[in-house]
Amino acid sequence: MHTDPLSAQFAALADPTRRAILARLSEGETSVNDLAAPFAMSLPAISRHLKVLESAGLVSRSRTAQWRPAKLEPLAMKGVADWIDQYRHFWESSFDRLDAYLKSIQSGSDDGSRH
Amino acid sequence: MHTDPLSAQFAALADPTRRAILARLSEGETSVNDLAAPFAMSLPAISRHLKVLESAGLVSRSRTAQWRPAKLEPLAMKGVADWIDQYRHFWESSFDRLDAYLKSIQSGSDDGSRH
DNA sequence: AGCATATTTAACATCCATGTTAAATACAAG
DNA sequence: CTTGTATTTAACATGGATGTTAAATATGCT
Repeated sequence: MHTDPLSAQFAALADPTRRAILARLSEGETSVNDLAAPFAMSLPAISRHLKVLESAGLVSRSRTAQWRPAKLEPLAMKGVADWIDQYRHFWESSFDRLDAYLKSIQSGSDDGSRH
Repeated sequence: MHTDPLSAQFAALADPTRRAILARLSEGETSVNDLAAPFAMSLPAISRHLKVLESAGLVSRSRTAQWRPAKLEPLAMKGVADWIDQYRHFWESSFDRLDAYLKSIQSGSDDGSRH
C-alpha cells in the first residue's frame, strides 16, 4: 500500500479522469454532480475518484447543504513539482552540459555499486 | 488500462522503489544487479520495475556483453513537469492573488479584487 | 562445447484499483 | 414527517500491479 505522500500523489495523478477533474477544479470549486457530468461514468465512480484525490491531499471538500463541493489544493501538487524539479537540470541543460554533468558525477569517487 | 503517456509516467513514478531507481540513475547508467543491491527485493522484481520505467519512457536500456544497463531519459520527466507547470501559479501566487484569480475566472470579467 | 555471470520470462499468489448497481445517508423544503 | 436532491457506502466483478521461486535466455571465457 502507498503510505508515503508522494506515492499517493503520483498514483492519484496517474488517471486521466482524475486529471480532468483537477483541470475542471482549477476553474473553481464544483459539486460532484457537476464534476461527473462530462464523464461516461457513474456518480459513485466519480465520488471514489474524488476520494482518491482527497486522500492524496490534492483536493479538499466542504459542505453547503447537501452539496459537498471539491476544491483544488495546490500545495500537494507543489510537493510533486518539487520532487520533479530535482531532475529539471537533466532536461534543461544542453546535451553537452548534461553529458559533462553526468561524467563529472560518475568519475567523482566510487564505482557506483552502492548507495 | 493506461494508454496515454502521462498516465503511464505518473503510474511509474507512484512507487518508491522506482523513484529510488531513478535517483540512482541520476548518478549515471547502472546495471540491474547494481540497481537491485540496495533493495530487499528479488532481481526479477527490479527487472520488472525497470520495464515499467522503460515503458513509460523514463528510462532506456542498452547492452554491453551480458549487461543491460539502464539510463535516465529526462525528456519523459519533462513531459510530466510540463503538465504540472499548468498548476504552478496556483501555489506560487500569494493567497490573495490566487483568490483573486479564482474569482476572476469564475465570475467571468468581474475584477474580483477585494480586501 | 561447457561453465559462469547477468538478466528476463514463466507460473503462480495476492492484493489493490476501478467500475457497476442498489441501498443508505445527509440535508432542505413543503 | 415525507419527499426530493446530492452524495456516499455496500456488495460485487474484474483486471492489473507487484512480489516470489524456478527455469530459460544471452553473452563471455577457457
